[in-house]
Amino acid sequence: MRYTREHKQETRERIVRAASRQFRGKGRKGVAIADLMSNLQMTHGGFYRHFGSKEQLLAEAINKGFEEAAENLAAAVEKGPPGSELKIIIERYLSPEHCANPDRGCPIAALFTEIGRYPRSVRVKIDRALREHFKRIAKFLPGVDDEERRRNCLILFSGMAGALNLARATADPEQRKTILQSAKDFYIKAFCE
Amino acid sequence: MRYTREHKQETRERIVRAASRQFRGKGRKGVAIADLMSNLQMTHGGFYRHFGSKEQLLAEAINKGFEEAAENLAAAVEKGPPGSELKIIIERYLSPEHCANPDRGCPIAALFTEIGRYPRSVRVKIDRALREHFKRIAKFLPGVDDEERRRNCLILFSGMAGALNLARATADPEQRKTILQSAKDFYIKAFCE
DNA sequence: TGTACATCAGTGAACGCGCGTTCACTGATGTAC
DNA sequence: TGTACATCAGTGAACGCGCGTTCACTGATGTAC
Repeated sequence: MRYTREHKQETRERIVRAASRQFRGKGRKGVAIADLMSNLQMTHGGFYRHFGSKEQLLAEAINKGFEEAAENLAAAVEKGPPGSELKIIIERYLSPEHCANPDRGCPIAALFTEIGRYPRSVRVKIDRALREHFKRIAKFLPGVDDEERRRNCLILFSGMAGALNLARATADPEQRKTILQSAKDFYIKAFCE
Repeated sequence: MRYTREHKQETRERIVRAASRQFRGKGRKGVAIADLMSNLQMTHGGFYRHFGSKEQLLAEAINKGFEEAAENLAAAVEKGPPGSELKIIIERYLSPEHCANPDRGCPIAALFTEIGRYPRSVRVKIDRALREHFKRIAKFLPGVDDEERRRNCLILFSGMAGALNLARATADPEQRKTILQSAKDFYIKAFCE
C-alpha cells in the first residue's frame, strides 16, 4: 500500500511521540521496537523505513520530550499572574502528578542516570537541547546577570530532578509526599523570595 | 571440588561486591550474570549456588553500596576538624571524582531513575537501607529537631544527587565543572552557614 | 588412624526467550506517456 | 482522460545474538564408621 508523503510524516511523528513516552517511562533498554510499533497498530518491519536505528530514535524522542515539556510549561505559566511564574514552575515540577507520571514529564529527570552511558552522538544532541531549554527558562530565575541566572537554573532544576527521583524511588507513599513537599518549600524559599 | 564453608562465604561476598560496582556503573539491565562471574574468573553456572535470581543479587548489591558509602563517608569525616563534617560531605559528594566514578559512588545517585521500576520486593529493601543511611547522616544536618534534620537531609542529598547526575549526563566538560561547582557553593551556603 | 562414601561449589553445554535488524514481498497509489 | 509501470510504506518471517536460568556432571574434601 502506497501512502502520501504527508502520511509518512505523520507515521514518523506518531512513532517519535510514542517512543518519547516509552523511553521516559522505561529507559533505553526497557523499550522494544516491536512492542513500540505494535502499540501503534503496526509491525516492527516498517520501523526502518523511518529510522536508521534505535539510537537515532532515542535522540529524537528525547528532543521531543523537551518540546513537550516546553509547551506544558508555557501553558502553565500563562495561567498565573505575572511575577508568579517561577513559583508555578516549581510547584508543577514537584507535584504528585509529575512524580507519578515519568513518561509524560521531564526527560532529564526520567533518564539522567543513564544518559552518561548513551553513545556520544546522542549525548551531544541532548546537551544542545538541554542548553536551549534552559536558555528559555533562565529568564524566570533570580540573578544579577545572565550568567548568574543560568547557574541558578542549573542548580534549581538539577535539585528538583533529584528530589523528584528520590520520591519516585521511594516505595512508601508517606515518605514520598514528605520529600516532594519539603523540596517544594525549600526551593520556593531559596529562589522565589 | 568441594570447598570449606568459609570459602563459599568469601565467593558470595566477592560476587556481591563486584555486582554492586557493576549495577551502579551500568544499571540493572546493563549487567549480565555470565559477564559478572567471568570477571571473578568463574563460570555463570555457579551463580545459582549463591543466589536465587538476579533480582535477589540486585537487592543485596545495593545494600552493599550503602555500606561502602557509609564507610567512605565515615573515613572522610574523621580526617577533618569537628564542625566541618557537613562541608566535607558536600565537597566529596560533588567532587569530580565522585562524578567520574558512578560505580564506586552513591547507589541512589547511580540508580534512582530506575529504582521506581524495580520489583516491589527490591524497592522495599532499598527503602529500609536508605532510611537507615539517612538516620546515620542526619546528625550532621542543621535543624531544631530530628524531624527537621531528617527533612533537610532528604533535601540536601536528593538535590546533590540531581546535580551529580546532571553533571554526569552532560557531554561538555566545562559545563560539567560549572554544574558541580555551582551546586557545591549553593548547598554549602544553604546548609553550612 | 584409615577407608569408603556423601556432599556440594563450581563447570560448561543447553534451553527458551526477547530483541535489533534484515529482507523478500505486497499492493495501493503516484507518475510518465 | 486512460493505461501501464514504478515506487515505497508497511508486512511478517527469519537471522543472529545475548541473556537468565537449568541441569547433568566433576572431583576435592568433609564425614561416618
